[in-house]
Amino acid sequence: MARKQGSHSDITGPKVQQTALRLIAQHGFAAVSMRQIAAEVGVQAGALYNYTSDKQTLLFDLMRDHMVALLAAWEAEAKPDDPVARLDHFTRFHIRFHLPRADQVFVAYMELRNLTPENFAKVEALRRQYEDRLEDILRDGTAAGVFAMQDSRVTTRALIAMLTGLINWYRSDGRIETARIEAIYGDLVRKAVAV
Amino acid sequence: MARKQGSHSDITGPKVQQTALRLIAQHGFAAVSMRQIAAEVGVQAGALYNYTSDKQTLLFDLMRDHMVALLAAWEAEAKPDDPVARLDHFTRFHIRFHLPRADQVFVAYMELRNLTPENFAKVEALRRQYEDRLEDILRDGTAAGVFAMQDSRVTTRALIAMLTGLINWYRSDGRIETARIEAIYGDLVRKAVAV
DNA sequence: GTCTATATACGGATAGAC
DNA sequence: GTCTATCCGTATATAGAC
Repeated sequence: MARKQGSHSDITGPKVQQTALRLIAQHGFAAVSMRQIAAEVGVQAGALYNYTSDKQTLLFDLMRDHMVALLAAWEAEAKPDDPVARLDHFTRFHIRFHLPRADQVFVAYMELRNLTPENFAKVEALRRQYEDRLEDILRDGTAAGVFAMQDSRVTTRALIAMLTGLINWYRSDGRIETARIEAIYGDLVRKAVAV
Repeated sequence: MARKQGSHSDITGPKVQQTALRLIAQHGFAAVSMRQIAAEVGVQAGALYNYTSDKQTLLFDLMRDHMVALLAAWEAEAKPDDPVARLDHFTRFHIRFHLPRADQVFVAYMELRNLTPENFAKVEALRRQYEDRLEDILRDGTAAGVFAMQDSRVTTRALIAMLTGLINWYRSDGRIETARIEAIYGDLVRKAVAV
């Protein structure tokens, strides 16, 4: 690709996404202006519209990209055969993926209200796909007689809420190491659905 | 109190709170304008300032009132002596209090970013007080040898996140009754910290 | 691709009449 | 206590020059 004078699309593009993500996570979608994003990127507000058709699309792209990356990362994992080992693997994968991405998770959960109905449906479908991965594990383990629970769907949502809640308080500079967090939550999850 | 002409403070006051709560839960604090609140209350925007000094205070009052009501409701509960029974009682109380107050919970969790640092600290202190109620139960049960967990603080936050996550998906017109939800979550919590 | 300038609308908050 | 009117600032998005 030939480059035009003053062109920085390969730098500015990702920078717009990163900056928007950080600011929206910090202040909320409605509270962040395109001018504010542009200022932190280092361009004028009008220039942002070379990278997104409007503010709504910018938000949607952030949320969809996060969910797609999550699903892709899960697909790439090598999964154990044993249901108990698979559940522990899911727990640790979930924590390992989400903890370093607090901003993405924050936005993906908190800004659902600010999506158009069409965009909301798309993000929800992706989230549902991810939930199904855990529910499959729970159902397989129940069928195998190593898990016991009253309702696999409700349990799935309960466990994911517990795991994802981590990003609301965990700070990597805190008193607890990631490995210890994985162990604690691994225990809670395993015991909660044990026979 | 004598009433002035055109005075409706005893009606308008609560209505402002209710309307603001609903709109903020639905669209987010920054996305809701004082004009919009006023329109749904049925007054002009200027009249709102008879009930709140500014928009920030309106938000803070909603969040503080919710947390104070939660703590007061918990204090008023009759608590069992046995740690296992106390934990189950806490689980059911938490669900019973939070489920009918989805808007309050939503706002109290999602709009922390939009509080001034001073107001944030006050709300966080109240939340911490509530968490301590559960942690006390967990520690007592551990001391009594009926619970086992790696870290009572982390476990407290994990369990509260799991329980509160309910309001993100539970709809009272759905397929599951509240009593059943209480039973499902009661099982998960009890087993998660069992010896 | 980025800039400046602008169209058009809406924001929080206040003043003063009733 | 509520209204009308307004101050003053900022919002998204676009047009056209470079």
